[in-house]
Amino acid sequence: MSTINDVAKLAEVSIATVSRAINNSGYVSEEARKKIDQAINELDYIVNERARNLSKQRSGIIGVIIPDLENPFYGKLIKNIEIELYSYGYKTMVCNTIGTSNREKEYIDMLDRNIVDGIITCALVLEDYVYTRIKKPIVSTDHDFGPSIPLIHSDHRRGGYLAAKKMLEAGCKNVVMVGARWDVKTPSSERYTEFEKILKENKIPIQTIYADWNRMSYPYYTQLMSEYYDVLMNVDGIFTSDIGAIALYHLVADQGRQIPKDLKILGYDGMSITKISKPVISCIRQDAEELAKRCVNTIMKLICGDENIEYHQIIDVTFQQGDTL
Amino acid sequence: MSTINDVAKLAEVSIATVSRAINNSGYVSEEARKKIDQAINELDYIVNERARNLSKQRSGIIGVIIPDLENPFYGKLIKNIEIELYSYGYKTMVCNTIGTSNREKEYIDMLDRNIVDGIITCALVLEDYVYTRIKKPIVSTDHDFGPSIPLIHSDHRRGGYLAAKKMLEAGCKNVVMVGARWDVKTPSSERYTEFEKILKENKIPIQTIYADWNRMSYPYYTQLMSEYYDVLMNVDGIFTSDIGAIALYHLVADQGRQIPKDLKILGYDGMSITKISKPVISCIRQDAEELAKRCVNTIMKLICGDENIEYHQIIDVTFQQGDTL
DNA sequence: CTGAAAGCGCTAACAG
DNA sequence: CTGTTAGCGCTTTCAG
Repeated sequence: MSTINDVAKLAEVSIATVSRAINNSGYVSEEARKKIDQAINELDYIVNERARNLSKQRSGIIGVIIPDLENPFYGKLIKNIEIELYSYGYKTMVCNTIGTSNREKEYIDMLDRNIVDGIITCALVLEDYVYTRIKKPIVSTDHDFGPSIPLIHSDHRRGGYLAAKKMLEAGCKNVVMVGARWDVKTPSSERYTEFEKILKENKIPIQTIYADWNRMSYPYYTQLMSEYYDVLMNVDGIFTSDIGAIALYHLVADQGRQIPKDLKILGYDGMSITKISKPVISCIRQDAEELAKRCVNTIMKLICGDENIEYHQIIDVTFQQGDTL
Repeated sequence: MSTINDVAKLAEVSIATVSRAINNSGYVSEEARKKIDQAINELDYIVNERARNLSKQRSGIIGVIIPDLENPFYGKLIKNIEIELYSYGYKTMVCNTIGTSNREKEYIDMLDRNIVDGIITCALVLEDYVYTRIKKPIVSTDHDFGPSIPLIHSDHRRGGYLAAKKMLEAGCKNVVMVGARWDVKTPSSERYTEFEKILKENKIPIQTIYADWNRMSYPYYTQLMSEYYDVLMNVDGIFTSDIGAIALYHLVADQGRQIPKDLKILGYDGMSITKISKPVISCIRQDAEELAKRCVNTIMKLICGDENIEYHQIIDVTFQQGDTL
């Protein structure tokens, strides 16, 4: 592997000139440039980013921390984040926490260790101070770390509102919510508080079933739904996640209850499986593309020292009609 | 941010001693170690990986090139690759090619630019020589680059065999295969050639519908299936991907044809959506965990210069019973 | 327009 | 057991 030194020697100029030439910074005479180009070609020279990065004190990499890449919502989100970062010339490092705090911690530490230039986090088992003590670029989705860390999330409150309205319009009289614990208040949990509020205002009895916040697999939801089978059999409306909705459907479909006549099911997220699913799941849809764009745009501003940052960005959600409500 | 210099100064030793201490390499007296630990604590010193990596000529990062992270199969694969790499102390960089060759090319170039220490590739729009000219660690899944690049893939031939056997056992008399073009021979395409072979041996008429190899979204398959509606309505067995199977089911379900009585559907991959799906899709399942393990294990050997490498590894597939065959 | 030289922060002989 | 020193390969002043 040839270095900038070899190029300089062959082109009979100094390494400083070569550096200027390959970076298009500062003046380089036509003659010098020609000789350098030729030398580069001859030697198959490619710049060593490792050295460049040490010198420039950057890495060109952003870490994205998520709970579980196997969950299609995060797959979609990361895909879009990667596409956005790529357009800014940045690379994407993925960090699955799979629910364990030490993995999350170690990935956060990458900032201090100068492995990444910034972090977009979607996961959080950790205490806030682990994040807030770091003074490098962090953008958070769905967890409020206070005014120092930009927070970007879907308009979950409106999501809860839309969900409640749809249930009411559909004539539900007795509903249940199934989802991650929301005793800890996060933007994400507002979907439930708002949903509950609207229903209570309309005198509709409502029950809740809590799920572990970091478990979102289909088998888990199937098991959870089974445990509460009796409860679920006696209501006429259920508000849960996409995965929960599908799991639930399978559970009740064979019991002779008509969907949506006897029971309305409403999912949340709007992942593509809701459309693939038969029946198509009615749900509240988050805009993963827009979320990705905003996260990346914001972390880029943080890195560039751009002052013009919105520290709280809320992305619209929409109702997506399906066959279950 | 403090450096090794600051620590050395505060601990009143040389930077070499500090380096030895933090790396546990070479001898360091108890006394020195104590002073160093104290200095590290006092200064909140954290090693700068950027500098360390330049010095050690490594990056600790593996790039994983895939067509589309939104596809659940790749989501699952990458998740498992990340978990494996993490256990070796390596980080994972994701590279979505989304079917475009320049993105794939640029990510391959990361090897030459010393951004990553190795690449696991699942994508390939590019000519072979782009890969083969590189003499750094590359592991391929599903594309044979010749003897210099380890190839790891599912036993697709057996997958095709199992699929054919199941169709025959189920009494199919007229079948169609729907999948990525397999005129270019890859390990992955053997599922089709083997399937076809067995069926022909049994005098079963078989038709084929080609899909773009790098498009695997649900909408695409739905559209594709619609185009060939007439064909699909006149067969009694269909072998396709998981996504194709689900798309197909939706298309025919409303037409009064009984599944699996009138029509058997068999998917391929065995992603979790096949289980979530209603009906549960019968399919041939790839072992993503094992694939991930082998890929990572092999690239680690390549990096360490371990001679003991299997250059062609084939992972078992299994039939997964569902409701559609 | 160009080159010398001082870093970036760490590792690894090598001599003591 | 420890310190000196020479890199790793590139960027960036600062004189000229």
